[in-house]
Amino acid sequence: MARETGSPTMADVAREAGVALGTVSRVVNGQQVGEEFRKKVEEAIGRLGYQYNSSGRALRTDRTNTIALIIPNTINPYFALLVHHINLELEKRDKKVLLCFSEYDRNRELEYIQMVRQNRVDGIIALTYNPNLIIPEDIPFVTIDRFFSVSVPCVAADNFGGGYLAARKLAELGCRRVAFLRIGSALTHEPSKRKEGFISACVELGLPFEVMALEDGAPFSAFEDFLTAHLHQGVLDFDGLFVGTDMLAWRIIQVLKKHGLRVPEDVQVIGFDGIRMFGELDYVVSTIVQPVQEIAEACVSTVLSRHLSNVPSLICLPVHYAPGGTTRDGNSAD
Amino acid sequence: MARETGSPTMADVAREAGVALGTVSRVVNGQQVGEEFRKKVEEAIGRLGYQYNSSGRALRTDRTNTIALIIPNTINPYFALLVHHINLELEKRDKKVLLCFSEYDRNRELEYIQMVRQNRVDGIIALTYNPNLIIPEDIPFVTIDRFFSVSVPCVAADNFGGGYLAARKLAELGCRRVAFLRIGSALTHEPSKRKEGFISACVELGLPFEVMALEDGAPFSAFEDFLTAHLHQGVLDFDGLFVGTDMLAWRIIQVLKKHGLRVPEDVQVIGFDGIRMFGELDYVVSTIVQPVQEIAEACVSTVLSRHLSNVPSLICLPVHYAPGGTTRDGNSAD
DNA sequence: TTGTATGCGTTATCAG
DNA sequence: CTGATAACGCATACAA
Repeated sequence: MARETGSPTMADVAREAGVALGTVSRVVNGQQVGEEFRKKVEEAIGRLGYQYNSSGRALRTDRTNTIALIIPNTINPYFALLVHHINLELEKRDKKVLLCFSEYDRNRELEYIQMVRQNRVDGIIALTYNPNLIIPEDIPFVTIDRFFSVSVPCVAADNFGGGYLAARKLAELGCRRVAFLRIGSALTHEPSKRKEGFISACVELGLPFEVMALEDGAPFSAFEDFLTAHLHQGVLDFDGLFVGTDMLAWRIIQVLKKHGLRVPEDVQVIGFDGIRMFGELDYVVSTIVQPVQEIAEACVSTVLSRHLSNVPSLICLPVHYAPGGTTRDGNSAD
Repeated sequence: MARETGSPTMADVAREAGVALGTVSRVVNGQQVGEEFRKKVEEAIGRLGYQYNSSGRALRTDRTNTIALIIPNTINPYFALLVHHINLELEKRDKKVLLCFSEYDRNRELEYIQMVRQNRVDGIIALTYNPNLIIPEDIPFVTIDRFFSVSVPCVAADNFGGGYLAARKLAELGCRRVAFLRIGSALTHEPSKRKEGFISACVELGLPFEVMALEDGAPFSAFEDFLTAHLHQGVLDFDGLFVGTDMLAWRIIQVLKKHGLRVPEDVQVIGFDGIRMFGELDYVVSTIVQPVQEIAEACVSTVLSRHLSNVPSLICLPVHYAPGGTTRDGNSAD
C-alpha cells in the first residue's frame, strides 16, 4: 500500500512489487533486468499508476531534457512556424521546450538567460538580434540567423543565395529595372546577405537596380516617400521589387495599389520567408521560401550534439522560390 | 572556494559567506534575515554567480512553477495568438510554460497527459476538441472553448453573442438574405453557439437565412457546391455571409471571387476570431474579434487559483466586431 | 543479476 | 534570528 500523500514513488513500487528500489529504477530506465523481476515491477507500476518524477531524475543526473527556445514572439507567422517545427523536432527526441519570448527586448533576454540557468536547461536555441548578447559558455547554444563567433553554431537559410535567386527570377520574368527594399536591424546578420546576393545577381546580369535600406525604428512612411519619388505620371521607375520579408512586401504592395499600380501587371514583387495565409494556405506573396523544417532540424541536432566542437560554426540551408500571385508566373503552389 | 564541478550550490554560498545553509535559503527566498547576514550572503552569491537550482526546489516543494499548455499547433494564427498571450500572462506570475502540440491527435494528447504528470506541472491549460479526453483529477485543469463538466473550468469567448452580433451587423449593413457557413468538430462545444446566436438574431429580425454546416473531414468543395447551387445568372441568393472562422471566410471569399462576385459590393462577409495579417496588421476579413488577451488572463488566473472549487465553471468573455474590408463599412481598424 | 546505500540541491523543522 | 539536519525521488557505485 502506497503512502497516501502525493503520487507513488519508486519506493512505493518496490514495496508493492516486493523488489528493491534499484530494480525499479532499472526497469523504468530500460536497463537489463531479469524477466521475472521486470514483470513484477511493471505490474506494480500499472497497479499504482506510477509516473517517474522528473525533478528527482534531473537533480540526480543534472540533465533536464529541456531546451530553451528564445524567440521574439509567436504572432509573427515566421516565428510561429519556427516554434512549431523546433518543438516537433525536440519532441521526436523526447525533449521538452521552455518557451522564452524576448519581444525584441534586451532586458527580457537577460532575464531569460538567468531563468534558463536556474532551470538547468540542456541547451539553448535563440533567435535574437541583440548585438551584445552574453552567451553562456557552459550551456550548448545555437543561434538562428545571427553569427556571433566560431564557437557559437549559427543556423541560417542561404540568404545570399535567396537574394541572388530573387534577382534572377525578376529578370527571368521580364523585369528591366528593379529595387531592393528592406527594414531591419542595423547590425550585420545573416539576413543582411539578402541584399548582397541580390546586388551580385543584378551586376552579373547587367540589370539596373536600386537599394532602399532602412534601419529598425525608421518610419514606414520612408518607403512611401521613396516610392512616390520614383513615380512619374503613374508609372513607377521599377517593374520589379525584391523586399526583405514577406511582411514588408505585403505592406509595400498596399502602397503600390493605393497609387493605382497593379501587381503583378505593372510591378512584380518577391518577398522573403515563405509565409502562407493562415500558415497553411497560399503563399501571401511570391517569395523566397526558407527551409523552416530543415532549419529546425539543424538547430535541434546541433544543440543536442554532445561535442559542439565537432560542429560547423555556420550551417547554411538552401532556399527555393515559390510563386504567390505577385509575379507573372501563375499562382500555383510550388 | 567552491567545488570545481558544476554550478555553485547553496552550500558553496554558505561556505563562501561563512553562514549556515539555511540562511542562504532564506535570503534567496526573500525571508526575514538579519541585515548583516543578508549582505554577506548576497555578496557571496554575486562572487560565485550563484543561481538556484529549480530541480532541487521542485523536488523538495513538489511545485514546479510550470503550467502545461496543450494546443493543436502554433501555425494557426489564432492559436499563435493564444500561445503568445498565455505565455505572457504566465511569465508575469513567474511561471514557465511547457508546450504541448496535440496536432488534433488523440494519441498525442494522451502521451502529453502522461508527460505532464512526469513533469509534475502545477496545472494544465488545454484547447482540445477530443470528445473523450481523460482529465486528470489531481491537476488543476482549465479548458478553452470546450465544456467538459462543472468541475472543469472552461474559458471561452461569448460565441453566442458573437453570432448574434454578426447577424445584426449584416442586417445593419443592408443585407436582405444571409447564410451561415461553418466546418468543424461534430461535438457540441462553445464555438457551436456561434450558429445559435446567428439564427437567434435572424429570427428576431425577420431576416431570411440559411445554414450550411459541415463536419470535420468533409471536403471544402461542399461549400463550393453549396454556393454554385445558390448562384443564378451571376447573382448569389445571399448578400451577406457569416462564416465560422476567419480562415474559412477567407477561403469562401476566394471562391466568391472566382465566380465573379465582388466582396463587399455584391456579398458582405463576416468571419470570426479576429485574425490580423502577419499577426499585427489589418484584419484579414471583417470579423468578430475574440478577446484573446482576456481569455489568456482568465485561463491563467483560473488555473493558478488555489481553490478551483471557488471558480466558475464557465467564464464567458465579450467579443466585438471589427471591419476588415469585406463589409461595406470601411476598412479602418477598430 | 539484484540489493543497499549514498548524495544530487533544496526547503523546512527543530534546537540553540 | 541562525545553525544543524532530515527529508524530497531518483540514479548509481558498490556489495552481495
